[in-house]
Amino acid sequence: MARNVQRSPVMADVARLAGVSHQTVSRVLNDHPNVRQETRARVLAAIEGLGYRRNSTARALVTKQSNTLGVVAFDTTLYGPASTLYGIERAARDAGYFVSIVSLRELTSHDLAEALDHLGRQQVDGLVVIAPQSAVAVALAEMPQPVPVVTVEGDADVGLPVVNVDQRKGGVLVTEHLLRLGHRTVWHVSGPQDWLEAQGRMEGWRETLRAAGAEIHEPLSGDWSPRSGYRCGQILAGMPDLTAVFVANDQMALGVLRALDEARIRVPEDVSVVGFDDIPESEFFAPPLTTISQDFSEVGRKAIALLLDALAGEDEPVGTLRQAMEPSDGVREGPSPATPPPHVVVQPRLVVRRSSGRPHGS
Amino acid sequence: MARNVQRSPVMADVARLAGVSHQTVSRVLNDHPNVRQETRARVLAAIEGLGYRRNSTARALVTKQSNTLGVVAFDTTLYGPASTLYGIERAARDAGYFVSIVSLRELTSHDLAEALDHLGRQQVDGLVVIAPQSAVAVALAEMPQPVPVVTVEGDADVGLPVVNVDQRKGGVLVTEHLLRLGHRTVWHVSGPQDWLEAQGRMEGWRETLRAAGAEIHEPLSGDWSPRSGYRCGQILAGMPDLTAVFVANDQMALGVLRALDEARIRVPEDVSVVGFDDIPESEFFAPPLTTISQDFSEVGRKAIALLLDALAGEDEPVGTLRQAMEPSDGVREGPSPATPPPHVVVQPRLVVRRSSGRPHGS
DNA sequence: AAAGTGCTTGTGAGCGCTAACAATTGACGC
DNA sequence: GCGTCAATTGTTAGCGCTCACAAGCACTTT
Repeated sequence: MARNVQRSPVMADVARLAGVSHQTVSRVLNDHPNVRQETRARVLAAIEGLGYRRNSTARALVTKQSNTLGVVAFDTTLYGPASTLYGIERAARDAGYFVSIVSLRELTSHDLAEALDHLGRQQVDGLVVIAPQSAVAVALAEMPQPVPVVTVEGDADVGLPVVNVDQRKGGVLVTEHLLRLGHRTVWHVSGPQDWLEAQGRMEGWRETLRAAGAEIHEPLSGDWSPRSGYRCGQILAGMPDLTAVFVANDQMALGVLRALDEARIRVPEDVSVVGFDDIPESEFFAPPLTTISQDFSEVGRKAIALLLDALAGEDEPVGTLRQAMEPSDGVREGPSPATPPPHVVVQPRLVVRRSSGRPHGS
Repeated sequence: MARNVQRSPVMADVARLAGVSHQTVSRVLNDHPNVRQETRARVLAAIEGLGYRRNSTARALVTKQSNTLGVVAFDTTLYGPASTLYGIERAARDAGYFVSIVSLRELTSHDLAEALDHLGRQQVDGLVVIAPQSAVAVALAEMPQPVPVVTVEGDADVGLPVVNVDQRKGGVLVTEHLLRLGHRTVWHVSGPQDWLEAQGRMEGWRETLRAAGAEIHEPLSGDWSPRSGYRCGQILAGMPDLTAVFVANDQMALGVLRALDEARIRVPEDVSVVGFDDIPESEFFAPPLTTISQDFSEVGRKAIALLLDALAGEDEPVGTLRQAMEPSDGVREGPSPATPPPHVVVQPRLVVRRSSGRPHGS
């Protein structure tokens, strides 16, 4: 009587229509080898006919794999994280995974724990954490990880797999570029000191100056925002020997440009300014900004590649490699401790535009 | 013998420890009223003790609710969509939902169908689609929707619930602002014509000019990028009677500013420029940009609120309201056709900065 | 005293799928 | 003819949870 309610077909419906058992349907769906060609065709026809789609929940229940990857991101309204997220999402989807995302506005250990808990409830198969602050990377390393984790822009020393752009190298490229133009030294507006990216960029800058025997001025520090760059720019505008500034990101560089402009300091005639990130806007700043381009999408793709590797390696050893090769020690998870966690580095690239030039009289 | 394998506790384990049946554990977890206080406490203690966490997959299998909302977004590297996404994600998580995301680089009907298919496999409970192009909104309306859908920046006329910013109003605010400053007319650099946002902004502009009896110049059209704005700016720089431009987004406005600067046209002394979006950078453009601020996060929150409403309304009528109130017609889903789909509008706000001013001689 | 009431708890079935095992078939060799 | 083998298919038992229902109990009501 109440049978006319439209409910989506299940495996048994397909099986009935194809004249086989539900298990055979399952075999066809999972590409099992031992199914006769003709049977397979009949099953596929039935699937097509009914518009059947496998219930992934039921499948997840028995296989204990959700086919979902979790992503913990931080301030996805910024260009860099947003681009990375896009790369991650794309790569994961291409690999047949769903992507569940948690974005944090604040990057505290508490919020991170909450985010991991949230994703844990969903039984994600693996996790990508964008962990640009050293404290976060450490906190993450200390949390129990029931699933493989890959960090992005994280700390390579905490023992988790990591994919990042060589920030230090970026700082080197910028500083060498400016020194080569003839500047005696280069000032620096850094990002927040607890950010690994800020640290790396500053290191590259400092070491290049040191290697060149150039004077090293105390860096100014901003919070990545144009406003903080503006404030630093106002300070820099008062420095008599200022000829070149390396600003740790493009947004702050915009603020610096604005402050210099207000102080009637011309760029690049009086002062050269170089940024970092190559956001789409920077080519149209006044003047167009010399900066460092990072392939964020590539970072996202690499992160997923690493995670998929870890996922594949996780299944395999059980009962085969592991038991055969480690006869006594059954406690330790993952590859042997002799193998360090993978660390993938993406190279940055200097993009020279009009904001950098030779200093006066050279 | 092989019982020492560490597996996470299940409901039965909790039940055993608490000395109750698994069903009572379930009741405690689901806040069922009829559980004795003392029993509840014992169960909670057992849960705590074992570190038990409910298996959401098993729960989803029987309740047929995945507790996951799907989001289809477009170009999340842009500030607007990224902010909206953040608002959506936050609101959904606060409501206890997981968020599964698919971001499209291209906004074709095919990619959209693929995205919906992807999310459908995951059995999402509801869907938020950021559908800024008219064609997409139409395509979406024509696709079968097994779950409630809310569109963001979509077409209110296609019959789906929609949340958007009053773009037309934004165009009106800008144009009125410029006319009030004394400009005889306002030029327009619009976004891509198939974008609803571009259409709305242009409409507001055109109608305000018409109402004021001002001359209406053929608008130029860009693709939202700074580069396209730059090209339009070069054309505008050649217009003899140019005193004011309304550019449909801040990124293009940046390009326009650059082109005008190169043509030695001063802003705002010679020409006023107004943008749209209020991206964080715009306050530090040269000069700081007058623009329209949109509360993207609010849009995201409203979208989720609408979706949750729809979700709540979906369960309820079964067997109660529906059957009681519609005795004969059991085919049509949702509320009666007399109720139009909800349409939530968020108001934009004019932010006056230095790029707009009085024209020469007024 | 029998029946009814409301609260609390337990029992059994089953969501849709996969994994392990069992059963069937035909081919082959002796 | 019979055993052996591989290929193919079916049968059964869960995965961990919720739902419907029943059962037990202390009180009331007639």
